[in-house]
This record gives sequence, structure tokens and C-alpha cells, in this order.
Amino acid sequence: MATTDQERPGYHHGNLRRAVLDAALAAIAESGPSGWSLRELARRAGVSHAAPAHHFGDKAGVLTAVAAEGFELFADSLERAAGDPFGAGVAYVRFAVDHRAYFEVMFRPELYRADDPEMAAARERAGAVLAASGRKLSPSGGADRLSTIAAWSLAHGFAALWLNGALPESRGEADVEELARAVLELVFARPV
Amino acid sequence: MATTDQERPGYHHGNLRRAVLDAALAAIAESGPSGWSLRELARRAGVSHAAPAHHFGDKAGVLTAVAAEGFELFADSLERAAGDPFGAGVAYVRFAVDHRAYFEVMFRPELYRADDPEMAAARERAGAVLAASGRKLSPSGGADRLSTIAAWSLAHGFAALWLNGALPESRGEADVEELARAVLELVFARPV
DNA sequence: AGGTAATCTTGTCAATGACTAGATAAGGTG
DNA sequence: CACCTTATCTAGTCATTGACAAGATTACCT
Repeated sequence: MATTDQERPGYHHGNLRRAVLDAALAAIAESGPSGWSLRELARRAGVSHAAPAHHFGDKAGVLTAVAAEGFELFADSLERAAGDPFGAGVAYVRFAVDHRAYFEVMFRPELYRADDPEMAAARERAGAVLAASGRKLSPSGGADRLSTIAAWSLAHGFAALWLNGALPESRGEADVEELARAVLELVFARPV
Repeated sequence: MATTDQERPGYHHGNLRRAVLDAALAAIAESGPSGWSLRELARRAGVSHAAPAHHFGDKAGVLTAVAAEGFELFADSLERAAGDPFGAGVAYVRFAVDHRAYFEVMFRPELYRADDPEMAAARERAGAVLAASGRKLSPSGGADRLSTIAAWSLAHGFAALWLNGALPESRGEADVEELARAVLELVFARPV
């Protein structure tokens, strides 16, 4: 998200892969994961319309790279919040809001190549961190899987509803993190 | 979802609007809300490539109609399940799974005209039914709004994760309704 | 019967995704 | 330094698409 447009001297861009990814993230943030064209990314990066294909193959390739990078960043965020159990839930929501472009791609596998190895590895890393955080919510045995699903669904649903504007609160000046934490505590602040 | 392809005698289709909607629903179920073209819908309905435009204007118009119809059916489903409080949550998830094509459009307002009056009315009806169901979960005063958001987030998140295959359970032979009910009861089967 | 509006067709245009062939540069090896 | 291999990028092409315009056909109403 840094080196998008700089003077490009010669034939070779130097960092086209990064530039296209950044252009894609900007475009997704502006108009969703489908509201842009490969050729537009090429224009933004100042290269010919077919240049991005060399790095990503096709449009799905760009989105695969976005998802892979997204899951890496997501895992990092969740890890940093591994302290308290609510922290992971809050971090989940915060990531969705702060890195909306990544988030909107990550959980829409029909947009990209879900069998991409690099992407799958990143996704599994995030999944592992998530599962570890979930386990802290219910040290009891037995209902573990259920309460993990519950916590995940709660965080994911809140994030999704917030992002698509279904919650009236998201159109006011409410603070996402505050509200998310309140909801999580309401549900999980008792022994489960 | 009935009169898709029948012998079309003359110049006029007779029920093109319905036919295009059904074709859209089938196409969405097969390849998502963006994996098809207006012209393909026209081909499926057996009309010229520009015929659907008369009824829907453009692609967003088709998706607006899908969303409107979806919210109507959704409200119906929720109303039928208004008996027990968990029923609404289960019905939420069941609708998402049984009417996936509708659901995948409804909560993606960037795909259609979110200010369409007919669509907004249907959405608000569904919202009202949902709020009424949520109120039954917490007869207590005070935390009402929070627990409504929690219940909604839980059901929505579970449905979303199930649909996009993020839950390993959704790839096995697990029963959605059973699992959804278990999760809902785990979270809300105690005084809130 | 006649007119009006709704419905559908044909034709068109710029934009797009995907592909091909070829040009240019970078890096290593001798 | 010359050479070669490979990565990177450009230019050109094609079928498809969304959107629009103009005109043909039909239904409906009086």
C-alpha cells in the first residue's frame, strides 16, 4: 500500500506486482471486488493492458493474491490480540473494518482460486489462530466446537452486517470497536 | 421459479419478467451474483439480447428485483417461524441455505439499487419481523438493542460462514438446521 | 376499427478478459 | 565482455458484454 505511482523510467516497471495489488486494493475499496477491470489496474500502474497478466494470470489471480495477503495480515492481527479472549473477537471486527478490501475478498471464495497453495496456507494459519482464541472462550470440554462456531459466527456476522450497512448503527457515528466489544461481552461474559 | 421455458408462440413472450428473474436465480445459484450476463438470461428465456432491458433497465435492475422478491420471501419465512424465539434464528439460516441465490444478493447492496422503493419496503418488512423476533429473546429492558444485534449477528454470521464453506461442517453431511439450533441454544438458552 | 402504450427485435459502440507473438531488459556463465 | 536464458512488458487481436437507439409487432382500451 505504498509504492503505487512513482516515475517509471524504462521498459520494466520494477515492482509491477506490488503496484497492481495496491491498485486492486484501492479499486476494491472504491467499488467492490468486481467494480473494476484488469485494464484499469494496468492504467493505474502505468503499464500496458496485458502487463498484469504476466504476474497474476487473470483477474482471479489478482484476487487470489489479495486473499492470500489478506489472510496473512488477518492472522497477524488476531495473533496480536491473543491476550484476552474478547480481544480476538474485537480484532476480527476491527480487521474487517480497517482492511475492508481484503476482508471482502477473503470470504468470497468463488472470486478467486480457493485451491491456491499459498493462499490456502495463509488461510489455515488464520484459522489456527482463530481456533486457539476460540478455545479460550470455553475451557470446558464438550461444547468446545459449538462455542467456537458461535464466537466465530458472532464476530463474522457482526462484521458483515456492519460492512454492508445493515446495522443502522454503522451509518451513525457509533464506534465499531465499542459496540462489537459490548455484543461479545453480552454473549460470552458468562461461563459457557 | 416455475415458468422458465415453455413454448413461446409469438412475438411477445407473455411473462418475460418472470422468466428472466427465474433465469437470473438459476444463474446466481450456479455461479454467483456476477457470474452471468444479461444476454445469457435473454438466451435462456429465448428472447433477443435486449429484451430484458425493457423490464429491468439494466443488470442492477434485475438484481434489485431479485433482492426485493428475496426480502418478501424472507419476511414470510421469518413470520412463519415467529412461534419460538429460536425458530426465527433457525429460519434465518434455513432461508439462507434454501434460497441461497436470493440471500447472496440481498445482503450485498452494492450490487443493486438500494434506494429502490419496492425493494426498501420489502427490506423494512423483513427488518420489522426480525426485530420482533429479537425482542422475544430478551424481554428484559435495557440490553434489548444489544441482544438483538447479537442474535442477528449470530444467525447471519453462521449463515454466511456456512454458505461460503468456511465451516468444515458445511462440507460434510452435517445438518444445517440441527447445528444452527444448537449454536443458537448454546448462546441464548439462558436469561439475557 | 383505430389509436395508444407496452413489448420485443435489430443494429451499434466502446469496454473488457483472455490470448498470442514479439520486443526489451536483467542476470548469470563462460 | 560476449552470449544466452529467462523474466518482464508491449502491441495486436477476438469473442463477449452492457448500454443505448430506432424501429417492428402486438395487446389493450374505447
